[in-house]
Amino acid sequence: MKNMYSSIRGTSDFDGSDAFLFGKVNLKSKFILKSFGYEEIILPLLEEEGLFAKGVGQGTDIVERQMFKIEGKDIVLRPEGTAQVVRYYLQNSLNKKSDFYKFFYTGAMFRGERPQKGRLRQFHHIGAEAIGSNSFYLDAEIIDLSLKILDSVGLKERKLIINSLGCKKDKDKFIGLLKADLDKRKKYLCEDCHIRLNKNPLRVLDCKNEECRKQIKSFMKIDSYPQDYLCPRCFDDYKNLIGLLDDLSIKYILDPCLVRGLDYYTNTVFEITSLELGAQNAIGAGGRYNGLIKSLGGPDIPAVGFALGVERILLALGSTSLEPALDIFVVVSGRSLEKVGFQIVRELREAGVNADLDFCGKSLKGQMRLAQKKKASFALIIGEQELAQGSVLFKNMVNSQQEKVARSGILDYCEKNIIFGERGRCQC
RNA sequence: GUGGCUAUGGUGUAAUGGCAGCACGAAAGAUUGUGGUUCUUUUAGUACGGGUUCGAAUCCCGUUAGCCACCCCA
Repeated sequence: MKNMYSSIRGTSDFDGSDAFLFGKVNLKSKFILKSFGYEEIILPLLEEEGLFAKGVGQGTDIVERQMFKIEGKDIVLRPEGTAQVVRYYLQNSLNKKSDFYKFFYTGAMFRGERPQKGRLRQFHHIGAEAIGSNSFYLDAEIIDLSLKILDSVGLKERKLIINSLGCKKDKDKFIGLLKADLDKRKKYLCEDCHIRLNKNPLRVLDCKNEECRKQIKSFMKIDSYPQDYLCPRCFDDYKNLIGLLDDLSIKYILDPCLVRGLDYYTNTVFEITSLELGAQNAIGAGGRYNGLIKSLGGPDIPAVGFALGVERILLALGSTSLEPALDIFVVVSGRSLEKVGFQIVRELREAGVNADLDFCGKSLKGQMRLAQKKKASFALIIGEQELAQGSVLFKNMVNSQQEKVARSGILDYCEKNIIFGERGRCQC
């Protein structure tokens, strides 16, 4: 492996069934997002650095050390989509055109983390944002939507975890109480939590250290609703949302210790995890960010959204999906027939048949092997004698039956014998 | 970003510091016009750069990459 180029650390190539699955997940997601009334937007990979510093939060790891910055300019590769969508929304003064919008986006995000399974430096998000309503029905729609997408790609093994951080006031009040309380118990907390306590106190809540957990439990007092810390209105919204999820038979786990790392989250937060994934087990997450638009210089408009990690979905699914197979592999019995073979393949493709042929000058036997390897339903064999009589041979690769068909009747034969739409074609 | 583990043909794996082997895959053939089974042949490797040693896949150092945990997050 000398003098070879290799991929950049933390980036991955998708091929074979992974590439197929990657495309399938994206296509199915788009279909469902559109059916929920979300409009696709395609945004650039490059943004101003300040957008994320302001939007995601100065103290977050993402902003502090994970952004890929273009040397000498205030430009970064986007680390996440929400702040970007809000930038797009404000830049185009959409708040003046309509009071409510629903968007979705798909594409690569970049964070300079140390790679491990399920954690890449270039990874792909499927995200949705609904801007302009504080209705708990919208929270429910967002949750329902993210679960529907996972259903559609066949991901059944998952957990939905929910919490509410409350409005900005509630959140600040809660952080104040938490900080005051934990400062007193500081000596029992781990080293990391000492740092968290100053930088991002909410993070202490999801520390995995056993002693820290004990301290937090004694502070929280309650297990289900964080009612002690939410104002009546936020608590009402939270209760209503949960009631609605019950009505919709959506299963969830309430976890008062669920916090999201990005500064902009308020009120409802949720996370979808998979048991298959190890430490990086969140395949999707989201929540409300009622303060973000204002903090980015816009009016005070509420919003809610989520993002799914495509690579993590693929990991959770395993690579069991079937790749599309070929309808017909064209085989020629001699080099002199290559041109006829090439022309027939072209005719087949124009008629919508998935067809291919050998380009390496293989023997008849070699071509037949290739037909099998490509999982062709039929081999269309072009022989000297048959062609002289104006016909070709169709060999069914499953039952080995062979039929002579007139050269002019090839497309008719396909029409009768190939099951269109069953496989080999996009099912979306 | 921190700590730990790992790195042998395309893939999966062997080799007390002493000839790098096996399986699968791939290519060609056994059958002068036909795939799957079988058989034959061919194919290709010690991640990279140093060091110790008569001799290194094996020991040491560095680099790179992957994995695990932390951290963080989707």
